[in-house]
Amino acid sequence: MLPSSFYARDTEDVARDLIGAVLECTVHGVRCTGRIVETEAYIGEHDPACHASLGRTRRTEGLWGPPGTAYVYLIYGMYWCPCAVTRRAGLASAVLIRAVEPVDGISAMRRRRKGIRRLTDLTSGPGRLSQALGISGTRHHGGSLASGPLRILAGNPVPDARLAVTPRIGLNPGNPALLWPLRWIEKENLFVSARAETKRFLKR
DNA sequence: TCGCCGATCGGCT
DNA sequence: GCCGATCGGCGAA
Repeated sequence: MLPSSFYARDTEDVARDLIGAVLECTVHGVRCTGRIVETEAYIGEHDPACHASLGRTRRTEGLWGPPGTAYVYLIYGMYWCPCAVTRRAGLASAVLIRAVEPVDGISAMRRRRKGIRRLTDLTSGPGRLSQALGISGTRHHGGSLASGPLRILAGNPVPDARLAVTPRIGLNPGNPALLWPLRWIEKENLFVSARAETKRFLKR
């Protein structure tokens, strides 16, 4: 598994190196894993896309926590999004895990993702992969990614040539934050976020 | 395959 | 009371 020191580095480096690592979640004795294929870095109070830019509140408090902690939040009242807290405690930042490729426990994933037929739709998005692996804030927020029920295991390194950087989410053109290379996609892999923006980018 | 739209609720003002 | 680091269903092309 990846030690907390792995996360105690620059957020962009952690986001880069998490590609190829394995996300493992065990719920009620059922173990599911997936290979991480897409991540996004959120760096501090000055990153307008980062929750920390909204201020330090009960919800966002975890971003300032120790590296290697799970930051799992609810979006649109329905979907859990899994993040790994990065850098030393006191510096707010995290890496969102946007997509994984299913490896173990695929039958359990299919059960949780009732009605989804194509394998590529099972875990191609933060809300989707959380539902598939059984990740939730009530169970996993604040836990250690090195030793908790939600863990990240080391994988084989992915060469730079197999990675792509795509535009940031939710930021207007001209925003300087767009210049930051924060998002990686393994282009040869179909298990990427379902976002239209991502699809358009990959077509070019 | 694309684009549009509604779902649903905790956190925040 | 408003809105979001999303998703699935639908109709159109």
